[in-house]
Amino acid sequence: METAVRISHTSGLILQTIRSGYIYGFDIMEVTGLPSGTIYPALRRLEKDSLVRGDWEDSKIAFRQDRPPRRYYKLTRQGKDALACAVERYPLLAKLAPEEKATRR
Amino acid sequence: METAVRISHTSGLILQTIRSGYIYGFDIMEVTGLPSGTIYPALRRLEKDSLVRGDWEDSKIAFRQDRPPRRYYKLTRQGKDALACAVERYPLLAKLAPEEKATRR
DNA sequence: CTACCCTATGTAGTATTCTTTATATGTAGT
DNA sequence: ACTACATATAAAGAATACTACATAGGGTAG
Repeated sequence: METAVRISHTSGLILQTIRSGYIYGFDIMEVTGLPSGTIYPALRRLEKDSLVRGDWEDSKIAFRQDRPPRRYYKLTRQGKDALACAVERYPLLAKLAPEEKATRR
Repeated sequence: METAVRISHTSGLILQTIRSGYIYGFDIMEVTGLPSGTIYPALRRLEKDSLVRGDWEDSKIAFRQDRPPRRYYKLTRQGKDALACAVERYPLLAKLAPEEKATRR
């Protein structure tokens, strides 16, 4: 190891949450309790730094379910490295290896 | 319940760490992985807001153990209320609590 | 049809947190 | 003597997080 990007405790928490299957902003907000003013700017920074990749869902799917379209995120290779690094750095983050969200597929 | 003070996720983490028995700055740094530039200003704010109370240890004790004196913190009543409130607000916080530190007594 | 709630994302401005550096004191190595 | 490590705390400036508010479509209550 490792010259992976250094990230904050909160960013580590968000990456962990995404890895656990909570893959869009609103869902991450609910599961972490962090406010939208934390989550959305953080997601944009993570995407800018290539730690996550975001894609808009097909608006037709959202429309059929009577809700706004979501932006779905996934960890990149660099994101996984940065998370591994964060778990080493912040000992308490390891306790969150959670409760995978049931994937409906 | 209760109009306890609203605190940030990180402050909640620090309060929880103190409650678990890690009661001075350096110890909190080690168990959380958070840097000194986070911990010490946060402790001062928490003390200013009466969520924790800090007391310098007797410098003779520190001298005998060949180290600088520590400032020991404990939660106040308001601090306990604020923490209870934070645990409700941030669902993941409870999982981030460190193991209780063994008290040597 | 007006008001309000729910999902979902986003922004402005302020408060907090992070990086880096510094202080003081002691121990150990070269 | 100089360098490095370890325990503790702290400050300054840059980066990040939080509060409060905004936007927008759809549903529901009156």
